[in-house]
Amino acid sequence: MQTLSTENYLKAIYHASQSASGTVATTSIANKIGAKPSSVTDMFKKLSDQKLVKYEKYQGVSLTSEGVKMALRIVRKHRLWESFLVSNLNFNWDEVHQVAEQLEHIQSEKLTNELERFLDYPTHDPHGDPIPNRALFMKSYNKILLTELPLNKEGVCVGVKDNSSDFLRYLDRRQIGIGTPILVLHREDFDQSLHIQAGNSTLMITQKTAENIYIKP
Amino acid sequence: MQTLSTENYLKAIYHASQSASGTVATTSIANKIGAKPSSVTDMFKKLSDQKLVKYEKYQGVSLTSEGVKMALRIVRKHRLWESFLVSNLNFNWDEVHQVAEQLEHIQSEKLTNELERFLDYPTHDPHGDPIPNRALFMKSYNKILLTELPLNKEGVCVGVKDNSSDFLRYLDRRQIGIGTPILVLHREDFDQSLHIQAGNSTLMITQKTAENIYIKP
DNA sequence: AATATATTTTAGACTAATCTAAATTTTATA
DNA sequence: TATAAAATTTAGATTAGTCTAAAATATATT
Repeated sequence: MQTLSTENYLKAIYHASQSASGTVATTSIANKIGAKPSSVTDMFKKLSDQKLVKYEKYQGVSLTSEGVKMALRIVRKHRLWESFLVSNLNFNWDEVHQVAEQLEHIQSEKLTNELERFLDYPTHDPHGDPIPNRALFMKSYNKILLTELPLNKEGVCVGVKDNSSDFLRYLDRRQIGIGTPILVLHREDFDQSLHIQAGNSTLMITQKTAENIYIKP
Repeated sequence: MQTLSTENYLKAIYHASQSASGTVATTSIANKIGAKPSSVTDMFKKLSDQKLVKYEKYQGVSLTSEGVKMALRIVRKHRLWESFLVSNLNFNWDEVHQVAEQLEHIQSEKLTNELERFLDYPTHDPHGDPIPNRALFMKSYNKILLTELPLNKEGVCVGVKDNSSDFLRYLDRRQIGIGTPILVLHREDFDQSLHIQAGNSTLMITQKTAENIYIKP
């Protein structure tokens, strides 16, 4: 049985190893968790004792297969709860994260599995991230960043990289969301900004915005 | 902002002061919480510093009005979640308590209020206990124990005193639940056991059972 | 390659919540 | 009412998770 704190570390390590490959550095976890590097070192040792991570002094950590399982169980709950909040409790996609951070720690297999059934076995959460199924397996479509979508090739927004409230509300105002059809009309060489058609409207977005939107071509 | 532990103490004190009137004793809380009396004393001091209880050495505690509010907020969440688990997630009424004990600590007013709306503003949980509304007000019907129901007077089961899994499953097997019409056919003087009609079937129940069933006459 | 900088770890301390054992106070009983 | 028993509190220790400051190691730069 894990504590709240160890669960948060496992999840942070999992997410960190998704983006960067190889081992995960002490400081990167410290930043994610909001703790000092010395505290992180302590926790790495604890997780290592429990065989949830592979840890070598000064070399960072990587999750063992048991650690990955544990992390995926938390990710599964997090994403199921986010889906529930949006589908049934009138939450907007920018409001769910903080609450799901709490709900993901509730321990009850029956609860998780029944929630999944209640939601009719969703495969993706409100941000387009894949939801691990009961066997902890998840399938993500092959997606690209909007910056990589060729000119005049039709694509659909299937996710976002930045989950911050600011970014999500910005997309709301531009009427861009999961499922919105997107076409790149023009790419400005000067600053890499894009003229796009999103749904019915045409608009301009910066490179920074484009590299936080996932597209299925 | 309270910790998990202080929330559990507040709830325990609230429930204890419901049954017994006057102040609540250290040992009674120790038993409920599953902690040593010395730990309870420490916590009483902390809660007293926060003005959530009135505490005098060797004299037990009572909740302040702020303490009552805090306790009711937790009770509200607990009972809403129990309702959700039974109504939507296929939980039986004997399975909900343990999970609700975790869910009651989730902090999000929006979540609580939206859950209440989703459930269509339920007034009672699956065990017949009243659910405080958003203003923390709850109305319980005037109910009596089954032991007090006069012979041949029609009543309805509206709640249970003992919430243990064992008792609830026993009632399931006897097909007694919230809403079941009950009639006392005979009261045995020897051991106070009752012959009752519950729904369509007649059956015998012990005094101990009868004094854990609430009836609206 | 030597040195400076950044990262990571160690050592020792702190807080919240708990415990045990001993001391104190209250309550019950003879 | 004096004494025994029960309840409660105090004192001091423990554990998990955190911190700061100093030491050790790795990485980058000249």
